[in-house]
This record gives sequence, structure tokens and C-alpha cells, in this order.
Amino acid sequence: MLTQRSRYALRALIFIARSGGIAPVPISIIAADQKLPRKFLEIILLDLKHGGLVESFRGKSGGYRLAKPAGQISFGDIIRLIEGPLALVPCVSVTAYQRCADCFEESTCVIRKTMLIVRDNTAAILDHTSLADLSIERAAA
Amino acid sequence: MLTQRSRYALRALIFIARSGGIAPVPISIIAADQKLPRKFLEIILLDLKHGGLVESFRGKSGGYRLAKPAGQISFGDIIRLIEGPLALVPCVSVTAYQRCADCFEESTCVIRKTMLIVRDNTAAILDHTSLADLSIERAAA
DNA sequence: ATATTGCCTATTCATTCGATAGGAATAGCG
DNA sequence: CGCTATTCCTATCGAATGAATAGGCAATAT
Repeated sequence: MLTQRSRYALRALIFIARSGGIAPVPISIIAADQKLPRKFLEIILLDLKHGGLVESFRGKSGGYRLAKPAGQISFGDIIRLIEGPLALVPCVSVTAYQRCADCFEESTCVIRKTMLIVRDNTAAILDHTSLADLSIERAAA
Repeated sequence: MLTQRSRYALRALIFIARSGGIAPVPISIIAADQKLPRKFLEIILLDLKHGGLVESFRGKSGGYRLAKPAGQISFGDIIRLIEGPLALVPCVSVTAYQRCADCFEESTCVIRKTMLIVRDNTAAILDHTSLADLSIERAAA
């Protein structure tokens, strides 16, 4: 299961993408529309900023804006940033590979073999779905 | 990422499957061979027992044995039992569906739509891989 | 009877999750 | 300049979860 943070991040970004202009969207608008806890959302958006997915502007008429075209921000990017690797075991993570502490022989491990397939499938889907792949429908999950 | 418990469960079950006889395998053997913390493994095996994946026998020459043919115990079964649903969001879980607390409209949610595809793919792989799908190779992840 | 094995309960410690609070820094605008 | 709207930073909190350990009870094969 994803953490609440990741779901919030997805919803916030989708909302921003749909508000889709040059003008940054203030956090209060996002929180109100998406019904997200405002202060908690602050932290999340800050993470998204540090991760290079949004840019922010302070002061009056400030807010948040996508840092790249919506088509270049994938669900995979978002989830990896907030949640960590998509992989179910560290030894099949592409972005954060780590040998399992108690691993005997990675190359022949059947668990690894299966988890690798899962990872590749998951990554293919999530990396292929971007903030641009949105119809008029609303984000709600 | 899977929890340590799930990885341990997979390794223990694969080991039992490979020891594959009628005679139950004592926990000390499993722990020693797979280098798993013995007491912790006890708890996990108990869960696996309560979940109907293994059966156990007390006393001398006791131990653990698969409760069903290896081909009928899938990775999906094991992970669901220890970890919980495979789904990344509750609203796409088949075994533990739950509407997202703050959901506007499930049927049109783009997050849900994507997560559903991910879940179906993951489930297809994990439910299709069983303890019987093991070559001579060793479990190590 | 006894050694061997699983079963049960409790406890510990660290980490993460979800959230809230308060104020500092910054920018626009009159 | 001074007001106001906004993000940014740090700290804190409580609850839950994760990983493990300890000690003893219960059953059973021989």
C-alpha cells in the first residue's frame, strides 16, 4: 500500500496540472479543493519541490507550479520520490539497488527472479503514465 | 518494499518446499540453513499456520510441512497473508476493498485507474508463481 | 520420564506515519 | 515603508508498525 503522503502528492500534482497555467497555485487552494490537511500538504509539496517536480514562489500571488511539462512528470517519479523504490525487494531496485543482507546467491534466487518481473511491470506502467495523461476526469483516490 | 517478515516467510516456505517430504522440518533447521532469526521465524511460521499455508507437529520429530501441494501455494498467497493486500491503494484491492476516505468519484479517478492496472499485473505474476515453480536454484533474496 | 519440539505472551527498542503548531523569510503592493 | 499573503523551516506529538528477544507452557515420540 502507498502511504497517505504519496496519495496526497498525486492528488495535489494532478490538481496543479489541471489548473495548468503559468500562475502558481497557492497551497490553500489545493488543500481546500482536494480536502487535504493543509499543514501536512506543505511538507509534501516541499518534498516535491526538493525533488524537482514543482517550483514555488513566495509572497503575494505565490504558490506552486509544475517544474516541467506535465508529460515529463510520471506517476513513477512521484511515487519514487515520496515513497522510495518501486521494487518489492532492494535487490531488484534500479534506482536504489542494494544487495539483500543475507543473500546467498543473487543470480539464482527465485524470489529475486519473480520480484524483478513484478518491478519491471510496475515500473513500465507507472513510468508510462504522466500528469499529461489525464482526461477531464477528476482525481479522487 | 516488502517487510522482512514477508521475505523470511518466502524463504522459509521455499526451503520447506524443497525439503519437500512428508516429514516435517523443525524450525531450528530452517533457521540455521536460511540464517533467519529463530524466534522471529517462530512468529512468522505461526502466522503461516493460521493462514493455512503450513501445518505443524509438536514434540520429537515435529516441525512444519506445507499444508497443500506446493503448486497450490502462490507467492501472492504468502505475501497477502503476511503483508496485506497487493494493491497500492485500498480502492483497487480485490481481497480487502475499501473506499478511499476522501474520494470524490471512484469511477472517474485517474489514480485509481492506473493503480488498478498495476494491481492486476502484480497479482497476475504473483498468483501465477507458486512454490512448485522452483528449479534447483536456491532462495536467497 | 524425558528430551524435543511447537505454542503463547509479554516486552523492548527504533522507526515511520500522519498530523499540528508557531514562527521566520520573502515578495508584491499601496 | 508597512501590510499582507504566501512559502519555508523546525519542533513536537501520538499512534502504529517493524524487527526482534525472552521465558516459560504444552504436547508428543520414544
